[in-house]
Amino acid sequence: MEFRRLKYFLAVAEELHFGRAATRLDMAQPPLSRQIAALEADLGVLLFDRSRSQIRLTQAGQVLQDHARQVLSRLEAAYRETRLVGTGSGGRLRIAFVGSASHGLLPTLIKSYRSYYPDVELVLSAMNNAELSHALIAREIDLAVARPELKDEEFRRELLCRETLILALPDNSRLASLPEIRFADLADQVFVLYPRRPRPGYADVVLDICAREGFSPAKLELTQDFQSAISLVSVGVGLSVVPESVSSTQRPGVVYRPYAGHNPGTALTVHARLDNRAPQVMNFLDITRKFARKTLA
Amino acid sequence: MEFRRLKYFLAVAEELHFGRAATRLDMAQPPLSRQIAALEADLGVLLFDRSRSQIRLTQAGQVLQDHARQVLSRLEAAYRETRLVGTGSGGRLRIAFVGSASHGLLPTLIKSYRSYYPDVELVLSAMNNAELSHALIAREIDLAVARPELKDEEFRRELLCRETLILALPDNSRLASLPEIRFADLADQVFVLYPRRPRPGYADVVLDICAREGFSPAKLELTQDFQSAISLVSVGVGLSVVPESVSSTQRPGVVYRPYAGHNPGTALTVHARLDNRAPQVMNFLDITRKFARKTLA
DNA sequence: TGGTGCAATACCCAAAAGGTATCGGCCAGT
DNA sequence: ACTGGCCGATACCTTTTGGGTATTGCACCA
Repeated sequence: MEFRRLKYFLAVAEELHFGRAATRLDMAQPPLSRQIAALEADLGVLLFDRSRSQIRLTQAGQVLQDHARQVLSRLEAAYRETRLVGTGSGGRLRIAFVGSASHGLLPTLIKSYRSYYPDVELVLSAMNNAELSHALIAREIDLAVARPELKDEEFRRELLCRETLILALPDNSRLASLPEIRFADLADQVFVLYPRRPRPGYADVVLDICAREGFSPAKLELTQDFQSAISLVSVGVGLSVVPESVSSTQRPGVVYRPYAGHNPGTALTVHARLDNRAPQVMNFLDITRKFARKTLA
Repeated sequence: MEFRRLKYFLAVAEELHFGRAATRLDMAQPPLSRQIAALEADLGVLLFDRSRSQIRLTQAGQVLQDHARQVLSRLEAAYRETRLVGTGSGGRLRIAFVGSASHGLLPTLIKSYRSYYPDVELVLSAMNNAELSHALIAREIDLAVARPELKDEEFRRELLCRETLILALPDNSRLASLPEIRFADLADQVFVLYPRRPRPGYADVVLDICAREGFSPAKLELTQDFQSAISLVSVGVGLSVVPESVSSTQRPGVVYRPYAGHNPGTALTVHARLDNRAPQVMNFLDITRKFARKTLA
């Protein structure tokens, strides 16, 4: 049961000459002879017919030659693929992100990662912050792109981008035609907020702006996620406060407007488990870091 | 490229515990840890995630586990099959025989061999003595069953059986109805002999009997092999002198009769190259020896 | 019958693998 | 927070295995 012996055996089987095989294996002839003898002893089988000046393979030797070639090439493949996955050039990376990240820098970041590591299988899914946290802890995902950042101390994090908040308004809203919108004037508006759960969450960031601007919204409409909120805005239910980047994607019935007043902004942060040092994860975080530097500069 | 390490790796991958894996491998834990570390160093890849109390496989580790299982089972199969072929329980045995052997003891001998070694593939073919000799020397066959024995000193031989000669007559022959046939009375008969080439051969054995009985056949008909000779007999061309065993198979138009007079008999002998010590060959010769003892006794 | 080519053997040294003792880090239980 | 226990890693030594050089032994050839 030794691999080296198979390699030696194949060399002798191909050369049909111990001396030449030893040269090819870059070793002396006697140890080669001994290894072959040991292999034969292990098997209890003669592999070479040494009766004549010309060595020849026995039937058993031919059988072993066929198998040994397969075994060694399989082994080679095993090592190659393991290295690929182990260095992060292959394998799988499971990334989940908040819905509001699907329009801004994240797609570009992911494209950038793919250009460096085209053979890594990406598994993408959208979740809210609470689900992201759960999934990350349960190791159901490798990376979580959250807004705002997740609080857990067991996570490694990398800031992707900061952006200001803007208003998403129904296009028939009176506000849409004003030259400037002051947040403090929105007290009588219907605020479409998300997520409904868990609280505190992004919805509370918006409520905090209201409080700072001196009011509490007349009416709240809570949805589970960003996509639903925008849908409600588009049908005229009310306005929403969203990250600036989402305005890059136009949607019928919705217009985006900056506002005057307190603007805490919002940040997209990439998270991974501290104990997950998988090269795919580390590579993605490295690229995120470079990407963020370039973008913030 | 070390095989033991794969086995160790699989044990740890399955137990996810170095201590238990070491116990299962019947060794101490430290060398096991070191072998795994060496494997990881060889690959330049982490295979286990040791960050928590519970060890887990990395992605690369899972890939290697899958491959390692395959490699090891392939290796196992390689060893198993090589042993099978190497001990003569498997593989192939190429036997050629003279046509006149296809009716007597040879089929029984072959059946006997098959009952001991059912997994050996038998490749059977019929040849005359000269072809047998050639094929054996050229290693195109492993065993030659010849009549009479081949002269080459490079052959190992095993006597299968001796038998007396009898006459094969056309069934409408006048001779067929006689109570006794004396060979010396056959001088005016047409003798159907074989093989045409090479000479001297079996045909000369028969001519020698004629000479000893004091005549030279009035007419000779030479054919290439036993089968053709019997065919000519069956259509009334003449008589032939054949081994007794062929009479066990009846053929329309042919009757067999013993004769009085010189009867040198004939022997069936199994031959192999002296340098062919393949277990399949040795086993067949062993069985032939036992078989011959039993039959001659 | 000596010469040559090649695998096998003898003998020695270096490298690798295994064993025992021990360290160090991480939980768990008080 | 401290401590004991579990478990993998490290240190250090011993044994085993593999490789190298020199030489033998066996065919084949002239």
